[in-house]
Amino acid sequence: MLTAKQNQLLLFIQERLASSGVSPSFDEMKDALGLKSKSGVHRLINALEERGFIRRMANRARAIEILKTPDNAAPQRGGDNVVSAPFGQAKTPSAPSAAGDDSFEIPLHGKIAAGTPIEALENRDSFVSIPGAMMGRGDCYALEVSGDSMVEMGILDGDTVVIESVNTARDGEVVVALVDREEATLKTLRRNGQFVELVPANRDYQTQVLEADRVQVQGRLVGLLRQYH
Amino acid sequence: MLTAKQNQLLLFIQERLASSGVSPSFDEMKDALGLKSKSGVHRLINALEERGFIRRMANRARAIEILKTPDNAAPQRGGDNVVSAPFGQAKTPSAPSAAGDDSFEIPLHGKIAAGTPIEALENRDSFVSIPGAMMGRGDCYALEVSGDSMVEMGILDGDTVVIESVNTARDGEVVVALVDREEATLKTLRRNGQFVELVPANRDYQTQVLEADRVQVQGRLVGLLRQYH
DNA sequence: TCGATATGTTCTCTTTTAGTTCACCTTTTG
DNA sequence: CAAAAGGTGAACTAAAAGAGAACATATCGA
Repeated sequence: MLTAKQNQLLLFIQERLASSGVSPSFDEMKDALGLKSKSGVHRLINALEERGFIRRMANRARAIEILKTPDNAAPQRGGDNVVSAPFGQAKTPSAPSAAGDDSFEIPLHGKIAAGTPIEALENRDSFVSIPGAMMGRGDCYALEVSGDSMVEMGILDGDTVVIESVNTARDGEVVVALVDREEATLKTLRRNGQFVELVPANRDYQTQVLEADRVQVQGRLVGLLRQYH
Repeated sequence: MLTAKQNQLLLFIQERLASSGVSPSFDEMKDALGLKSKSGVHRLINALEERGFIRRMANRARAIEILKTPDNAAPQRGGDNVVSAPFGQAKTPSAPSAAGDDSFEIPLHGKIAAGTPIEALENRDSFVSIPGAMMGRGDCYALEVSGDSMVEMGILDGDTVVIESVNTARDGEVVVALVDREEATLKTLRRNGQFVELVPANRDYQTQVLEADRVQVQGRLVGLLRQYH
């Protein structure tokens, strides 16, 4: 999954975060890897983010967070859990939360590429609460959108989408599609004879046309959350 | 995730909360960090809040709450030094810690035109629940978007937007603007000398340029919810 | 209710630190 | 060989940080 350099950088960041709680700057990473230019670091960081090993805030200094490490796919930390004590595993996914409240807690399963398909789903043990009205009929989970291939449908980079776990979808629905059992992507689904088209909502991207048996629907889009800063 | 200064301040707050149960004032934090001005503290606090390490109530003295720490030491939940919320609404401040829930109920105040301004706010006495992370610092309410003038920013007809009640906004923020005290509209705000520009995100609409005193900011956009059917 | 005090917020200005992008080159690998 | 990954350096943009002052807002007692 990772190249030697990417792994080396990831380990360095992890070590720095563990020892000081402060993530290293690009210059510090550059020195740690024995490089002479920051731009190489920049590329490695992008690669790590794309593969879901780290998360960062765009254009923010030292704002790197480690999500998982290559050996144990277990997250470093509890993600964005606000509370640690009563949180436990007791909560079943999509369970109604506080009494009288019309909201539900659903698990956040990681990132999904709206652009180039990158990675399959993974569990990060973090939860998001959503309005009850947004729940589909079945089991739901959330994904963070990465990439811009769905911008023309108003789905932006960084948005959180709510997905209902289903394995079939109607023509024209936006779905999480697993291609060749390894790459998950968010696209509009079109059926075309024995082929399936995964249609982006961005003129800069191409529609993928695939044999139906290479594509597996993992869920359909039922809601979207966005936060402005 | 944090810069050195941010981390230093967070540790100081944590230490004070643990030892005295009361969060330090801006002046005390200023002294603790060896600064000569409070404004720097203010910025650090904002950065910590943006990164989800603390939560606070606007304009309330010593109302800081630690949500997590960089090394993921046990959060200081519980001792709510924060008294009486100014929100008339059901903000269920106790629910989050008890149930691991992190959502709030906010009132839905009706529709807002993203296109041509149509109507001022009205009360429909209905509520929406939103994830806690989406709450601004202050009082929030929701509006249903009508029209398509903000589509290029991914705000579509029928979306629900979360608005933080404020009466000022920075240049470039998306705001609910009341024009001539009668027409509310959702637009990007630009200041231009004594004029205010209300900029749509749709090439088919025109920017409105108005004398500053004809425009009143009623809130700023902090979140967005969408439901797919 | 008025006003004093404590506290939080904003603004402008300046300096420093950090992140981004680009063009071009080299190395590794399938 | 060609593609992907890695490396360099420079120019550029943006964020972090510090200072100081004016202003806004709570809180509480007279």
